[in-house]
Amino acid sequence: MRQKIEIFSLDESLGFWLYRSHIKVSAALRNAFQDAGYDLTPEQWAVLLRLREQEGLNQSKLGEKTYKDRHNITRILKQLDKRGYIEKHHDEKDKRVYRVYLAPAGHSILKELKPIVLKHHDRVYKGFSKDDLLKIRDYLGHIVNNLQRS
Amino acid sequence: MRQKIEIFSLDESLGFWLYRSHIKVSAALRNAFQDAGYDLTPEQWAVLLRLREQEGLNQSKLGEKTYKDRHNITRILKQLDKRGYIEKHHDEKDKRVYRVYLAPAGHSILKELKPIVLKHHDRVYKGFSKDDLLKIRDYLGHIVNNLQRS
DNA sequence: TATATTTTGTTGTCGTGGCAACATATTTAT
DNA sequence: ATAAATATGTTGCCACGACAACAAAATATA
Repeated sequence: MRQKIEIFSLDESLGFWLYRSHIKVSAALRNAFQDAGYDLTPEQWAVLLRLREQEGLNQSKLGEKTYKDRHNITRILKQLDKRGYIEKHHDEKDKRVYRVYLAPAGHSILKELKPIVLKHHDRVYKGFSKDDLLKIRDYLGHIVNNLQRS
Repeated sequence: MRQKIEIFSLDESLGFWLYRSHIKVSAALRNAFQDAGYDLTPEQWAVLLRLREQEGLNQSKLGEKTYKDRHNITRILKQLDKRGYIEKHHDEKDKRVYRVYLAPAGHSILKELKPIVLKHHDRVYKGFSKDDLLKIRDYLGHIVNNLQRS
């Protein structure tokens, strides 16, 4: 029988380590962008990456696929639109819906930032084998799964 | 020689999984507090836990130990103060400094929320052995270490 | 001792996450 | 066909992370 795990200190808490590592990684990416002269947040970057994989999504779907609620995706798209990286087109059939596409500048910045992101990954992944990375993703996926609302 | 790891998709990116899992775990704890009728954020909880370990810290130290900057710790303490969970006392010798202590209500809520937090942990840690948890913390610690500014 | 520098904490702004309310448009039910 | 329910996107508020500017107090330096 599996023993019960009882943790009640901050430094032992997994949630706190997730907080720490997320904040660190996120800040490092933001700073890498800034050092290279780009004014882009990691969240905006994530949305651009998702759009690269699949353009023409509506905002809700795009939000789902980046794990952001409708409100947040609206605001992030507003930022990306202001910077000229995306385009929003009304759906012909459903007038509620916007279809989101990468603008030319969006394609450009994806290319331009690629080496910066790869260098950032080199830094984050230092000392990890490919197998380690798979294991971590597996662990994190397990955690996410544990918290799915039934 | 270690092979180079090149990742350029969102779902393979470790940073994105850290984001997802952090958000999930954090939301689950917040909801657990709310469902139990407590209006407390995970960040406020973290500060209370830290204070339980060591009272009388000044705000800067407390910020360091919870990985929040001075501004954020000021605001979080403001919330905790408003709720009556902490007390700030001016340092006798150094009039710039506040020493932060748990108020009686702070001790109380730590006790009251303990079962809720443990239940939350049960949920998050489901399917993990103690050894798994140590490994994850080790991995996350490694990531944090990789990003220390030299 | 007088001035400059550093430290501590506050206030402000912006971007984002969580939540609620809302308008508009579509779909479903009657 | 009309009304009710649902879906999409927006605006509002609050809390928090990142960053800059600031005042007050302590420390270092001249």
